[in-house]
Amino acid sequence: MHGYELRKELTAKLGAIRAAISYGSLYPTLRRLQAAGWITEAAETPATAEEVPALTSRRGRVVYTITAEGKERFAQLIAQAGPETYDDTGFGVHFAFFARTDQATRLRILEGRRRKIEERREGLRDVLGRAAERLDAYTLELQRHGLDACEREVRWLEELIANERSGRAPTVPQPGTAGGRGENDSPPTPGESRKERP
Amino acid sequence: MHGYELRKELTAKLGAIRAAISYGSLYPTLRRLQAAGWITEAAETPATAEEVPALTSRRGRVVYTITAEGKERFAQLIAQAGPETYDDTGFGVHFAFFARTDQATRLRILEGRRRKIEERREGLRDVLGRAAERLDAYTLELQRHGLDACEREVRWLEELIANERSGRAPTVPQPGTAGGRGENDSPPTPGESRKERP
DNA sequence: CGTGCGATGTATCGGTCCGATACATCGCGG
DNA sequence: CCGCGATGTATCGGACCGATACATCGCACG
Repeated sequence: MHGYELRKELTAKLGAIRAAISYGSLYPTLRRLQAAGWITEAAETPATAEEVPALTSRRGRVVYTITAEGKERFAQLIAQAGPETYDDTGFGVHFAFFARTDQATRLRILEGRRRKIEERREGLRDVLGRAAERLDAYTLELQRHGLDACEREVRWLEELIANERSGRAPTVPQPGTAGGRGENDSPPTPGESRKERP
Repeated sequence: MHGYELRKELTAKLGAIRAAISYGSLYPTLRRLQAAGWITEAAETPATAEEVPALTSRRGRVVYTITAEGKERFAQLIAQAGPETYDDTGFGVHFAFFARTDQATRLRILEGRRRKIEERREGLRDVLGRAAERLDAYTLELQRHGLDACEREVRWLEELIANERSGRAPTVPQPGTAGGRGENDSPPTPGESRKERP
């Protein structure tokens, strides 16, 4: 893909956890990845030579393609777990690429995330219990809302963990939007990749 | 207060919305505030002169005090609303200081935030509706979880808005932790400030 | 009785990311 | 035919984080 397209795809995929990636972050990152040998850059070729003659002055789009080393590095990255994997953004990114990993990794990350959220929850309970009279009503309401979000996420994580343990892919627990959608992607075997526009 | 204390206070007050402020951010900011004339710095005086004789080698704590211009600037800042006031962090900070503002400002900010979250919600619904078959089950689950959080926050904001409109301070909607706490801070008149340790 | 560790405290540095901005082309509708 | 919104690449200044360095204090445990 080229940069603009990449940004759109990532925005759609990660829209639930963060705002759009800025160009000031995207382009330097692409150059870093290229320097490391994980992607290659190439100016877009005008189709099969003369197919679109009028567009010779076409602005140079740069098309990025992942390399074999890049795929390997990517597999390493999404399989690795650690403190930064469990914070909001790190977890969200890992989760968005869960379909590219194995079940053991998914369970490890889900449980690490749960522990992290439980810690945050305890911190908030502490504040609400011990420092309650020192804080004003609005601040307390904020903490209560945050605490509620923590409890909710723990429950969500536990459902996901149970689903993983039972070998099922994530089902639809909430009475959400669409009713159907019975089938979901089975996790592809690690080496495989989907067809992409080059 | 001095820096370390300030960080602890802010961590307790803002714990629900963000991690602790880093020193790499805190100290430069304090210097900026000082340069702008909004706070003053002063080396801690050893109590009433000779009271603690053995501690002459005491490491220099720096005590920061807000100035009159600083208080004025602070009042301006928390009363101002705009796009950056409605994103996650900006809204959280404003909300944590709601007790220092007037009701009109609170309503303006709550409604701006609601509009922002409603936009995010629509974006997520779009993705879940239109791009559903292009995304894998985990990504969809992530969006669904984000959508749920949006809907929840909108409901929370609407309760708060209704409470403001009816003139009441925020009550305790959820069957939360402590039962009591009937009284809460009435918003202080704008010029007033609480007693603080100098 | 000493000693080491965790809490208290101030401070800097490298690196990453964001927001704003600049610039150029393409397709479409008024 | 022309202007505007979408597409597209790119840079710059500034803010912030994470790690780190360094120093002191109180207390618990050997």
